Amino acid sequence: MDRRHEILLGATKSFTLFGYKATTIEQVAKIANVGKGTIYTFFKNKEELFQEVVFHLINEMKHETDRLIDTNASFMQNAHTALMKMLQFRERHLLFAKLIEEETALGTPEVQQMLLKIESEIISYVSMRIRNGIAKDEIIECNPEHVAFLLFKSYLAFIVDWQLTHNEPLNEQEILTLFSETLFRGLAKKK
Amino acid sequence: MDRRHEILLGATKSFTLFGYKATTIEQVAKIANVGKGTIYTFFKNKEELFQEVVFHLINEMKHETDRLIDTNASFMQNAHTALMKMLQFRERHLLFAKLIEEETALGTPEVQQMLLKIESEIISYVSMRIRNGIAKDEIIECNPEHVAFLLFKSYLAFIVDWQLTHNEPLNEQEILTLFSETLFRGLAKKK
DNA sequence: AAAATGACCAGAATACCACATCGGTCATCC
DNA sequence: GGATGACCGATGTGGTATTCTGGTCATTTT
Repeated sequence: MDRRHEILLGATKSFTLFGYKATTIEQVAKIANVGKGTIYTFFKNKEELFQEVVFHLINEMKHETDRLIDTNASFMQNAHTALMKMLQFRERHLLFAKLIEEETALGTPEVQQMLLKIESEIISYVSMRIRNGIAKDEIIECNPEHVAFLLFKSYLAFIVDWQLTHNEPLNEQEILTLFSETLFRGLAKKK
Repeated sequence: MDRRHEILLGATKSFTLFGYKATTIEQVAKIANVGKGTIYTFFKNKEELFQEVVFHLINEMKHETDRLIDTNASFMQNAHTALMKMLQFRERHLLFAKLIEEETALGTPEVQQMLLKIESEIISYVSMRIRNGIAKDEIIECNPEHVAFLLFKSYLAFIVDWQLTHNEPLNEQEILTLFSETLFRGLAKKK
């Protein structure tokens, strides 16, 4: 029974359920079935534990996406597939959703910082993909960082903000169609 | 000397400078050079005064845009012009900027509600313009509300969020180029 | 001996209460 | 009769007493 792993699992569960601030180390210890002190033999402090949890999730997402990208397929197809994957894994983003909620509701500084870090991770990943697309002459010349920022914020707008003003969340197909028909379509190089 | 107008002017100034909560009725009375009680002969309460101020600004923006729209020009040209106008008038949005700041910092319920109202006003205006474009066969078939939402949120992302992660704000030309080359380009019907 | 544990501590967060401030009214004044 | 500001009740603020929580470490367990 890997104690370190148990702790990570428990921490993920607790952060997802209660957010950063409301998660106590004692809580995590209880979920992971270890003593409080044990946590500190594997992680320097609460913040480091938090970082490990988040980066684990981000890496999972990146690898998942990498696995799906088909170098032979067109940029539009790949973008479509990747976006679909992200949408299907909304559940797994529950942690991120909780963090965004905590950020807007309480403004916890550690969470704020972490969200910026997550944003920058994702944007630089997407930028890289866009730069690839440009190099392969599949998408128009553009500023990759700007476009990545636009894509990221648009995605968030539909996943997070939409619910705030509309009672029904947009379903995956609608979001996918919208992105494909406007953003991806605008980016694709006309041949 | 139009007392009602003086009050509106003073209120606009104060809300822009201090936000909703930090603006006191006495403050507004002082700026407008009237007695406190006088405000209540023209406005039912603080919230109504706030609404009048905001709707006055929204209507100004709508008329400004209407004036610029050229029914003979293409959708892309009009979108470009309208966006440029909005960008040039960032200063006038100072009130909106202040409200967004107050919303994220304090979460004042009246402000939150008002921002939702502003959002819905703008989105329904943009939706209308998009529906026009579709009817005139200038832009692709799409869900006007979804696209309007996307445009609005993207605009805000670059005006408000960009500064949070990048020290230099994006200049107008860059935003304009980005929108034209991706979103507007994607929406335009290929002929 | 090495790893795990939970009682313990200091500092941060919360709850509470006395007090000040502000939105809104209304008797008075011009 | 419209404008005014002293006044009122309710809401918000600041300062303090108390609780809670992250992190340590002497003791226990394996």
